[in-house]
Amino acid sequence: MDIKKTYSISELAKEFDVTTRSVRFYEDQGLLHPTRRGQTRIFSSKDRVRLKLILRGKRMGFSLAETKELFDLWDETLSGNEKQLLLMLDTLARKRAQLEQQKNDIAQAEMEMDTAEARCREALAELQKKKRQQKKANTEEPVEQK
Amino acid sequence: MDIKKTYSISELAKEFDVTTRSVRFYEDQGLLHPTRRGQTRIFSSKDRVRLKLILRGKRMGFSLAETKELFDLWDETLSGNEKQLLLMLDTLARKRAQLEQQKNDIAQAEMEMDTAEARCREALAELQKKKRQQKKANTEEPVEQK
DNA sequence: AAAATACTTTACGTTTACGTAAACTTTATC
DNA sequence: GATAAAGTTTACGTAAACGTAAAGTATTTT
Repeated sequence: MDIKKTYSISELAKEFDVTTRSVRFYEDQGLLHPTRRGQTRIFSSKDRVRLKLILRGKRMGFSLAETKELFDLWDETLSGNEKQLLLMLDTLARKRAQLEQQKNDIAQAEMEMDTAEARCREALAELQKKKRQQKKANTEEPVEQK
Repeated sequence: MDIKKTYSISELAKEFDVTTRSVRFYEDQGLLHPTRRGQTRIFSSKDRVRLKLILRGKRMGFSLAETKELFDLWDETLSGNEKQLLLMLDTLARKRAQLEQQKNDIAQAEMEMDTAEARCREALAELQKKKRQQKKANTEEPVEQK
């Protein structure tokens, strides 16, 4: 149950912060299927959902082609023949494996960022200490003025 | 403490399942810094680690340019001036936010894959049921032979 | 009705991340 | 010492994902 039934190209572009060029490109590549009123594109809430999925896919490092494959596969799956259903299950399994890999990668990256941050903070603390010592030295033995 | 001290280009390529072309490209882009013996590249274990990081970055959707920025930043950070250290901390924070977004994306995707899989299995179960009914009908009322 | 705004198609340009081929040198093997 | 194997540079080619400009149409606002 979405708020609205149809959207213009600029509405969608604004909402998801992409250019209209991109939206048209996604249609061109067969990822979106707006209807037309005259020449003008009219996007359904299904298109809106798909755009959201496209962008999430991109953030996850999926190509448009990969995302399109999933869309097409899902559409065919809905038609309901057994072979398609099994193929879909298989694809889902492979995607899950991919996500597992990504989660591992992220976990690794986070750990390394932890140690990197720790080193930074240590180095900063060292610098601060030196600064304080410098200051102290200055007060104890004032600098000569010219 | 790595196993070996130096590596040839093909050793690295084989280990990480990339082409030598890619490795040379990464060097060209300033991501790797092998030394030379004559013309031949000699990669250190530091290069090896970096190659691993490059590839993980790719899986996580990072461009080579982004990864190079991090490498360069880290190298400068080691030199230890305060501004660099603070810049590094800032960058780390931004990367963390990025990883959070990715984790959310992955979690969402997993949920949707759960429901997609459930639907598939339901549809399959439906098909199986129909098949069984068909079979039963066949045994109760045998098919006419010509 | 004139002007501004939103939308359209067509088409060439750009960046990224390599692939691929050619022509050459160095090192290892028989 | 011939030949195969591994490495090198140079350079053109390519797919993906748009950017950008041109030139036209449709709609809305003043």
